[in-house]
Amino acid sequence: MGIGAANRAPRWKRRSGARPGEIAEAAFALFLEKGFARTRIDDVAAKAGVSKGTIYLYFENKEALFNAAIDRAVLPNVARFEGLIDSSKGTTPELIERLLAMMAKVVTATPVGGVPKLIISESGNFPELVEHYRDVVVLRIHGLMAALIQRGIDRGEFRDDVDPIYVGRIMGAPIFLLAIANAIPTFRDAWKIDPAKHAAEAAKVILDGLIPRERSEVQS
Amino acid sequence: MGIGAANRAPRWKRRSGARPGEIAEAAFALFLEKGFARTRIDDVAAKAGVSKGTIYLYFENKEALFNAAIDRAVLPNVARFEGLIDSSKGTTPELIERLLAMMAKVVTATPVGGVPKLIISESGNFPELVEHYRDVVVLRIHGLMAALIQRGIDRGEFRDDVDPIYVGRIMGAPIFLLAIANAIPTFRDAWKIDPAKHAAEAAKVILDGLIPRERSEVQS
Amino acid sequence: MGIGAANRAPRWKRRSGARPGEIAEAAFALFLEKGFARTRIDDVAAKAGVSKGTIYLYFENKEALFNAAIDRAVLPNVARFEGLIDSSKGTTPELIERLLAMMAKVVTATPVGGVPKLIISESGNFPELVEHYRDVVVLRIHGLMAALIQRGIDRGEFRDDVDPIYVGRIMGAPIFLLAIANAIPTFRDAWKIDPAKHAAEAAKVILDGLIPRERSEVQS
Amino acid sequence: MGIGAANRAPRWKRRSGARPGEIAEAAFALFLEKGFARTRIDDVAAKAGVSKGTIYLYFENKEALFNAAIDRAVLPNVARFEGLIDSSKGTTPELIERLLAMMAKVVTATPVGGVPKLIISESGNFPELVEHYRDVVVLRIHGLMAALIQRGIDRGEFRDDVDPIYVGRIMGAPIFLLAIANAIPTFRDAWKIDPAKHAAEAAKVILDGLIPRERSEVQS
DNA sequence: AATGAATGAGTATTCATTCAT
DNA sequence: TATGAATGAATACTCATTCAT
Repeated sequence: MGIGAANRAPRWKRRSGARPGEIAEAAFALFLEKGFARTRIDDVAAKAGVSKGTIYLYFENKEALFNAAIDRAVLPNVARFEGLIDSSKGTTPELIERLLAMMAKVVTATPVGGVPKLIISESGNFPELVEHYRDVVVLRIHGLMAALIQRGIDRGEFRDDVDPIYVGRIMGAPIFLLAIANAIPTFRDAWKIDPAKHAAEAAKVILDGLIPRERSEVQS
Repeated sequence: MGIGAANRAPRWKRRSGARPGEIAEAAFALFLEKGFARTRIDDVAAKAGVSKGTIYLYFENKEALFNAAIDRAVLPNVARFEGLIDSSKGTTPELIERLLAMMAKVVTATPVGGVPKLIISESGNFPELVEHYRDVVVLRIHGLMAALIQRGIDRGEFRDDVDPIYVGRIMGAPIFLLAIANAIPTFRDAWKIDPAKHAAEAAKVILDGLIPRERSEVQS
Repeated sequence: MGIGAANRAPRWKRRSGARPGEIAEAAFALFLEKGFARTRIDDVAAKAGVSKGTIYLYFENKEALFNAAIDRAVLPNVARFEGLIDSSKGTTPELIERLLAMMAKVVTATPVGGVPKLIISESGNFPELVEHYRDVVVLRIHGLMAALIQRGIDRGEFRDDVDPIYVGRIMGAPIFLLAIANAIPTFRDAWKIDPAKHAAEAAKVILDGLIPRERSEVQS
Repeated sequence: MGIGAANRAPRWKRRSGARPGEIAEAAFALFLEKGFARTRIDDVAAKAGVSKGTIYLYFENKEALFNAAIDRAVLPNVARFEGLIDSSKGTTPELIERLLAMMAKVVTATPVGGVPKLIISESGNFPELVEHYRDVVVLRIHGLMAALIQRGIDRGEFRDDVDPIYVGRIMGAPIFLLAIANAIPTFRDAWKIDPAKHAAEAAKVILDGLIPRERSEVQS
């Protein structure tokens, strides 16, 4: 528009890369790192390699982008966990061991592990997001846990004097703790939790308890 | 954070008089309710019945107020937990049961239960606060847990093939989960967890495990 | 307005084809309804059934489109008013009555009645447009009015102690007021002016005045 | 906040001049000159000699400032017009002549003359403002006009076959036209209307009409 | 000719912090 | 001590315009 505009290089080029997926991916990384409020749309644009306006071409506003970014990262993982159970033929204790191990790995090795902390952080600002997350993620995972407990009870592998709902939640707690601790550098760096060991010890305790068995062969 | 941050004196040293206590108390309630960013100094001043300027008489800035408010609310409670163990003469399983029950009650019945969520929420903004909290609160609680496990091992009450550090953390996880869930209305209202039952089931699982005992008398 | 404005070609020279007409028509409706700033080029494109880019094929920019849209709607009407006089053979009072009635009808029954309000609204932003409108529309209409007054004076139908220019403007004022009021819903709906009655009363007052005639036959 | 802040002069000083009235006055001038959208809060602040934040101390938002600015300028004037009638003892034609002359002077010599144009300009954006203006200003003025006509009819000074409401509006139209023309430089500079003459000719036409009186003494 | 994805300048509003009183 | 009026930095969102296809 002003003087000198004529000899400026083309300001943009139709790039196949400017897709909502890439924007959501860039946004997800930034939201994880800085939270909602401190993530600037400009930064998302820069990281995604597009202009600010382009973001608004695909997402109605910052909040919509936030929701999309989380969904995109989380939803595929829940199905993985459910799949592990459905396809498995082992004993319930084996299933639980395997599930905890996998979850511990996912929440520490993939960005999705940062989601619980992110959701908690923003729960005050976005109650609807929390509801959504509760219904499509947490509820499914807890349902999965409870179903496993029930499976063990039904097959005579587990004691029958526990409440599967409560115990399912309790069984998931160590993974939740791991996810949170891993997402906060101050804790991650100080604790240096070994995810595999964490999962193994949790399975050990949950399945056999701390009080020693009379028969040595019961020990895992 | 910026230039000169390294040699800055601790920022949350409160000054003197009776006023700072009232201000910190008002601030704590608001920070719990709305988080750091959405709590306005004006609101704290109004709630504490002082003018905005007065707050700056006692606290260097909003962050110092935040730190002071949390310290004031949390520190007295940690000692209570430690006291439970020191003075007790019972078996370790009994101690654990009692500790979990008390913690479940505290995190659901007193405002301090909202602190973990608050710390997590603000962890990205205030790494120093998180360090402080980690060292004077979480570390002590996890130390307490680990010491209990070790006590059980030493007394022959617990199996000796577990890592007390890891298991201590795992044992605390259900309480942590309870505190977080209780602090987020979306979860609290949907789950309606009974704190006593939650603690009891957690103790049951942690001590005895899900796999049934051969001998019935081992059951708690 | 800026550098280089002086030697710029007229910006509202429309290019060619049938499309520009449809675009200008759609634009006119939207400009009337929402004003310049709140009319989005996207909306014009949608209403005209073309893409946004196409508009820029025919109009240099939004302002040129605005100018073209107004010209297209207004110019044909001025000629109609002038024609009324040229072809008429009646007495001057009759001509004035008829002209006012026709104008009142046009400004309330056709979209062009919204133009004066639109021009006034945007006068601060587009002084050049106002000049153009003043010269090709207002000046001609006021000239017409003044000519009518002069005709009446010359034919001995009107008193000769008035200034035709001033009185021409004054005679047009009620129509101007009617156009503005009609273009603003808040006034249109509250006043519900009957255009024919408005024109008739205006003619009555302007021709005979409020002070009663001694002789009844002088009354129109 | 950055380097160099320490040796900066005090950034502000409690000034008695920083009052809502002065802010509204500065805002009024700018709104008249540039309209609502193109008036920046920064400019208002600069013109009023305060900071941007101070404006929000006294006015909830830009729209509230707009309303306040207009009210402040307009309301006192309406009362003046009404006062002219109430206190007057002359004949109705004399009153009308005097009222038109005063109005013509006010709308051309004081900033309030710019308000009608401003209201029209923003009518699309602020229908509530228009309603307010219609009710507290226009309605009162038209009521005043209609009352005058009625007074003339009642006293036998005016013919009784006119509708005072319609004629009141028609009588106000030349003043309205004058206000608008005067507020738009393109018209003001081209027409150079003499307000006194405009008012006098309007009174002449409205009272006596264009058609000559039989009796010469009726002529003004 | 026609398209529509991409661009990026421009601005109201909030609220922590200061400091004259 | 205490006040509270004044400050000003920081950021989401819109939409006219461009230009590769």
